[in-house]
Amino acid sequence: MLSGAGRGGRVADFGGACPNTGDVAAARARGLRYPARPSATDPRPLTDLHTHLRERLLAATTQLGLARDAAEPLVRLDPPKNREHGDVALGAFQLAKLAGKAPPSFASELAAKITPDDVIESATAAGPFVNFKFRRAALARAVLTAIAADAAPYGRSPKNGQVVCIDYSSPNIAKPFHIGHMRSTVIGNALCRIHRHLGTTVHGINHLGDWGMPFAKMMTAYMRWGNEQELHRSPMRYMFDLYKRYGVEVKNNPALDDEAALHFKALESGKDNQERRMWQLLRDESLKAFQGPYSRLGVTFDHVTGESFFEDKMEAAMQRVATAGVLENSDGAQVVWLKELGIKEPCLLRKSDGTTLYHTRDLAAAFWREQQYHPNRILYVVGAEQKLHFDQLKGVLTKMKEEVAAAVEHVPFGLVLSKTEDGKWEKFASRSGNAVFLDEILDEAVAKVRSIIREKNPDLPNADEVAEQIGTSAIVFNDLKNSRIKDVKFDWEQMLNFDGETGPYVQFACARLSSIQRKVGVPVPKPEAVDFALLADAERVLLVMMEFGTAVQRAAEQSEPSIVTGHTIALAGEIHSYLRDHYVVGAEPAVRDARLLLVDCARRLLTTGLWLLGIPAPERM
RNA sequence: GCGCCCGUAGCUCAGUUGGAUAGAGCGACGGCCUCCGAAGCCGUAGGUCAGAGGUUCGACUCCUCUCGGGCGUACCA
Repeated sequence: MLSGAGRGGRVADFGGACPNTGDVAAARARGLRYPARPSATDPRPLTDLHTHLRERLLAATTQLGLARDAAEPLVRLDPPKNREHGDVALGAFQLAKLAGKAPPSFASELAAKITPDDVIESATAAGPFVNFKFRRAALARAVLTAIAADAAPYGRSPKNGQVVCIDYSSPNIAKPFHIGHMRSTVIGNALCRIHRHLGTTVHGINHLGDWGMPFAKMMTAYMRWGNEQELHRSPMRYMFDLYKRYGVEVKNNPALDDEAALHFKALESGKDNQERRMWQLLRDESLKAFQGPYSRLGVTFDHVTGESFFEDKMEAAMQRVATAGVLENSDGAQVVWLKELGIKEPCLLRKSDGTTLYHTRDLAAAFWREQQYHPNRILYVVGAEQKLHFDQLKGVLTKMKEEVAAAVEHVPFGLVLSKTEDGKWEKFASRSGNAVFLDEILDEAVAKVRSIIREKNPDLPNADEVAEQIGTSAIVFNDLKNSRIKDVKFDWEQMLNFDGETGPYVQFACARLSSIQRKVGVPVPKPEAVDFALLADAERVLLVMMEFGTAVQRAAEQSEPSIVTGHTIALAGEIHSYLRDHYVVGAEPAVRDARLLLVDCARRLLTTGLWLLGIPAPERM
């Protein structure tokens, strides 16, 4: 079969000697210019309420004899595991140690110092913990005023001076866009939006797999069996057939691979020859065909610089490697050995026939990105099976003492698995015919949504358009729901079940909130006009809202969109529960207005959360 | 062989970097639409956190080993 799949099949990540986490700190220790990104131990982004509480706590610890500098990093305010304990909790273990006291007694002393004020309602010691409650009115005011004003972290933060390159989607365009390509695409797309929300300058890059042996194999197949008429009739379908045929025939005729290698060498000669023209034709057709899935998924890129873009940049990159003195000959090939970095396999940069490889182009791309964008981080959203590739890429840059090495960061994700007849999970493989094209899946989901709409909301005016939105979102949401490192189990039944923690569930909450706003018949009040004390019963909703900023921040730090997904589910759940017993329409005016503001803010925050995931929030569904 | 990842309820997964009584959804069972959208809500059942050691005041979380499953392992990507 044809091997590899562009970055869509590019799946290695760093480990061993140069793990991704910590390399920024290591770079800083070495005096490199890449600033460390916020570390995991940095305090979470604080709301006004937290800042106030924090100040009160630091004043108290100072009174208790602790130096502010020493106490500050130990004052970590986390949501308690059990909401009954309070709004935020402080584990006093380390502070107590600093004070030389037992945690429980220190906690009581600390709690006693935090007397109530207009923000803090109570501080109570519970064993070694101190639990705090905010005044309900203050909680509501702080959260809702900020959301209504679209202030950070609920709205977009001002520019923070950071620059992040995100390499995502990056499919091998000589093959149809299938389910396996979707993960990198939607995860990368979400990460772009999340970083932008935080004020980072983002360069979203589609590093197309439009060069190298896979493309050469496609050319070989086309030259042998293809014809242009059929190609134009249905390009992707046709190329997929050629791809499959090559896979079958190469088993009996391994010389096909040699033929492909010759074609690649001819292509890479730079001459205007048959290969060049064919490459152009196949590339154009593939690229056109890829616009479909991208637009359906609402995915865009800032730069579409595929592997071929680096054709004329690889020689300079190789020179740079040679000049650094790390390039060696091995069996006629040019390689960089990385044993001292704990990587046994050498990084191949030039084959013995003189042609380049995936690594060569990635190296050239890293230099290009450094020079063009000056990124603090370069995220490669590529499957986990390519870990070694990125270990090596980073390793070569490290060995060359290139500063950009510190920025290189593989963001691996799990495989898409399909269920076999005997109930086991196995990798999707185009060759065994169990590949599912993205369009098929989206169509299936959209059709299901369309029938649900027919049943539940037959009068919906733009039903087809909404069905498309809800259906595609369901698939995207499902991919962003779990930690990205987990394999995705592709299961039709589960994929088309829209109950519970799903995209439609969150969208439904938005639609329901919109509906209430339409029905109540009065405009959303200004926060200044609202009596926030009337929202004491909405504490659960408000506390979840307050976590939004932390969720987005963590998602960016950990390159983990599922943290945002989880937050939207939690907020949708809380608002659904709240609405059961708290009516807006028909409530007395002051209560109605307060609840209306809450409803509006919930809708806005859910919409923002979905937007960060690349998912629309229709007003009706 | 070596390296890396994963293992939590029947199924699919959370568990905020070592803190309080391990939480959701699906599926199952039982309730709730003359009441702002039932794609919803409320409740019940369901756990040896793969196993064994270790570190710690405290371990699902960190370390070691074992057992399962997966991925990778120089002229593919």
